[in-house]
Parts: sequence; structure tokens; C-alpha cells
Amino acid sequence: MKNKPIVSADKKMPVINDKKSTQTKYQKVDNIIRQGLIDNTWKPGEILPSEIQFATELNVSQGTVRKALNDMVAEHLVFRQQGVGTFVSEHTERRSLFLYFSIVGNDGARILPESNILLCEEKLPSPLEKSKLELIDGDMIVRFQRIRYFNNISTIIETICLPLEHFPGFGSEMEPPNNLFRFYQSTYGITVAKAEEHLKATVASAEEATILNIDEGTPMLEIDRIAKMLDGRPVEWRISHCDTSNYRYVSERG
Amino acid sequence: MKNKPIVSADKKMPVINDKKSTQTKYQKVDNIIRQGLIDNTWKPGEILPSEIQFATELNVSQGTVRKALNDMVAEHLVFRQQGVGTFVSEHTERRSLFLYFSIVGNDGARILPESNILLCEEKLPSPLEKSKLELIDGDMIVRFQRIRYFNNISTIIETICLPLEHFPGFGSEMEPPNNLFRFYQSTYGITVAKAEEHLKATVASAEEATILNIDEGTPMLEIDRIAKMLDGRPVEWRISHCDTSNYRYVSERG
DNA sequence: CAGTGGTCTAGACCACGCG
DNA sequence: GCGTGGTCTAGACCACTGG
Repeated sequence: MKNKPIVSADKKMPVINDKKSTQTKYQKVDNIIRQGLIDNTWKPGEILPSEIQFATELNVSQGTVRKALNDMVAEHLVFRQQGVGTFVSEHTERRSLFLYFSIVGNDGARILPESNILLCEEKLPSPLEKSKLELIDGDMIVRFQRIRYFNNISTIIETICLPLEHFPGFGSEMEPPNNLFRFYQSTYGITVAKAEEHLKATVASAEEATILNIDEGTPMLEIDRIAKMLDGRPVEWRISHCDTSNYRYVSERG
Repeated sequence: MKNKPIVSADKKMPVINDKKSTQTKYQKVDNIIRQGLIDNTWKPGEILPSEIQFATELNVSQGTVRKALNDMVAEHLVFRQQGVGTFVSEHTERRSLFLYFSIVGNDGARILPESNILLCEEKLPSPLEKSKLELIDGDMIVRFQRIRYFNNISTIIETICLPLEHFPGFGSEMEPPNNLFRFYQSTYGITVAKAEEHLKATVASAEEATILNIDEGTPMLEIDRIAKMLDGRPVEWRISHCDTSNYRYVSERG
């Protein structure tokens, strides 16, 4: 028995060929595969069934499966390799670097900075945190701060806020590693699939100035980011204050 | 004679069915249609030939044309409307607002700010301007500044630099309007297709503080942007300094 | 009604990676 | 050599728009 069934045995086989639906077939196929990613039927790095397997199991043509899979490629949820197969995307160093980290050197070089945790605590959320993470009454959070270094020079201070529900025991067992998204994925089975960033200019507070060894009042770039899971629910709120003397934030448009 | 020929009569019919090419057929079809956009065979807002017309004229199947066109939809170069046809994208208010303008109110509202030109002159480029716009010796530029207002409150100072070659007589005949990209397109036949933005935090200079009626030293968001034409050549360099007290820059990731 | 793009199918052939 | 995804074709049917 080599192959996993496409849908778990305890769920009834999805019916694709019912008429009178607003969804197209490829959208239904997309949703079925997407659900498999959400419930970890196929884990990051693993290979998916081939187009032909999906097509025969779901009673659609190969072209319909292909359209669904290619749509998911466009969202970076999976990637495909000719002659090999279709794989679930992972939060590797490279992916985090190019998809979710926008700070580059003035020379254009992309480096993932090292980091150093300052404090980490489980708390009740502030009203703002509760709203940002769409929590309900009684939900707890994990909040921590870290400094990030480019070539051993402290450049960014981050305040990160997670819903404790999804990260039981976070930070108490071991120091959270540098690449958090990969850690969320490998340890908690949570994949960050999208993020929205809001940028403002601000100035370094006395505390920040001390920590980063810069002058109080130095202009700082503030990045306020909500990261969302595969199902669209928010899973991390992060505020980064970045000294952009030697670094800049890049964004492609169009 | 209702229909334009797909390629100009003075050019030889493109050969799609030559073997031994690294390009696929749909890439060749894409390039042919793309070239039609570059040389204004079809102008912004106009309808393109139907899939079937392209397919018969270029001796490929309808599906191949469809793939080429859908790839161009993904780049926002054209848009399609079921039952009607395929159209060349325009720099309308809405497109500029959602594709090339990233500043939104703290309440999330998107408004295109009004603007007011300060000065406009034709000059020889500085070395930096020459390099940013990839100019060659002797090329002239147009450089101008403007203030931008949200609800009559001055918020952004922009310095804009254009290669004079592409914008003959710019600013001398009439005041450049608020929506510059639409103006480039309608008056000079130049479509901005892509842009790369680099952000830093800075502080308001004495001059900026006076103009924007804020305190000297107020933190400002600096947006350094190169806009590129359909063929990828740079066509505008813009530096915006934005007071982000009441506004912020937004960016989607993933 | 005719024409458009959107969906779906079936099948052929190719390019690639791997055993 | 085999199985994978990538390209390409041909044709059917649908949904939508406009005259």
C-alpha cells in the first residue's frame, strides 16, 4: 500500500459531478486539494498524487486537475517539477527570504538576519492584539521581542504576537529559532500562506535607541504585518522597527 | 474592411511553426501580441482580435492563443470579458489606484490625492539620474516637483524625473495632470507596465517641513520608484517623501 | 440570434528525471 | 524505459453580451 487515499477514509467521497452548483469543477478540485494541505494529508515537502491519480479518483479529466494545481502554483502553495511531480511548498530559507522578507542591503543583497530573543511571555491580549488576531474572550497569546542582526549589527526590533491556542508551549521548551515561519510549519503544522504589511515612518524611542546603539530620534521604518494561515485566519501579528540607514524595503508593483 | 491585420503589412508574417526553437508556441504568440501593444497596433481601451481570429491567422489552436492571453491577463496588460472580448488595459483612475498607488488612510480608505506642480525644467541628468533611467551621453531629462494633497492637506512631496526623449515638450504646453500614468499613456503612447519601489525612513528637511507645514525632523517615508515600460526600459524615476501620521503604505505578500 | 470568452474533455506528443 | 508534468490540438458545451 503505497498511495494514500485522496480523501480520508472517514470522510465521504466528495461528489464533483453534481449539477446546479456555482462552483466550477476545477474550483471543487482546488478546494479538495487545498483542504488536504490544511489538514496535513500531504505535508510540506511531500509529493502530491499525480494529475492522473487525482483525475481518476475524482472523476474529472486531467486538464481540470491541471488547472486547479496551476492555480495553486500561482499562490505558491505547491510547486511542480517536470518529470518528477507536484510538491507541497515549504518555508525554506529561500522561500522565506524572497516571499516574506523584503529588507535588502543598499547594494541589493538579500540576507536573512540572525536574531536574539529578548523576552517571551504568555499573556491575555490587549484589545488591539485581540482584534488584530481575531481572538475571542479568554484566548491567550504568546508575546515576545527579538533583535535582528545583519552581519552582527543590530538593525531591527520585532514584537511578535501569536494566539497561544495554535502554539501550545511556545518558547517554554526551547528557544524559538531564527526562521519562525519554518518553525511554525515543522513544529505546529501551521503554514503561513499570505501576509499584509502596513508601513509607516517613525523615530527610535529611547529604549530602541539603546538596544540598537543608535541615536534617539533616528528615523525608523515600522512594518506592521498580519500573517495568515492557509484557511485565511490570522496567525501572527508582528511589528518590526527597522533602521534603514544601510537597508531598505523593496516591493514590486504591476 | 473591418479588421486590422494582426501584423502590420510591412512586416513579414511571423513564422510560428519553425522547429528547433527554445520558445514554445504560446510564448511566440504572447510575444507577437505583446509587440502589438508596444507599437500601439492596439491602443489602451481598444478590443483585441478574438481568440479564433488569432488562432487562424497565426496557425495555432485556440487553446494556445488562450494560454498566451491569460498569461498577459496575469500581468494586467489586457483584461477579458466573457461574451464581449479581450481589451488592452488602461491607466484608469481605478487601475492606478490599486496597482501603482500604495498609500491608504489609517482607516484603510483608498484615495488618489490631488497634486500641485512646483517647478518643471529640462536639464542634463545628474550621474544618478542618468544611471537610474539608463540614459546615454547627451540624453536630456525633464525634472519636476509636486505636492500631493489628501482632502486638501499636503502630505507628500514628489520629485519626478523623465527621459526627455520619450516626452517631447513635456510641461511646456500644459500643466501635467494629476494622474501622470494615464497622461503618459494617452499623450505619449507610453504604458507603465511594472515598477520597483524601495522604501526607507527619513526625516523632513527644513524645506519639506515648510512646504508640508509640519515640524522639521518629522519622520517621513521615502519611496524611491523606477517605473518601466512594456519593453522593460525605465521611463520614470520618482522619489516621494510622505508624512505617514495619517496614512500608511500597504503591501500584500505571498 | 450570433459571437465572445470560460469550462471540460480526450488524446497526442514532448522534455525531463530517475532508476 | 517509465512516469511525471508541459505543450498542443480539436471539439463540445456553457454563460454571457449585445444587437
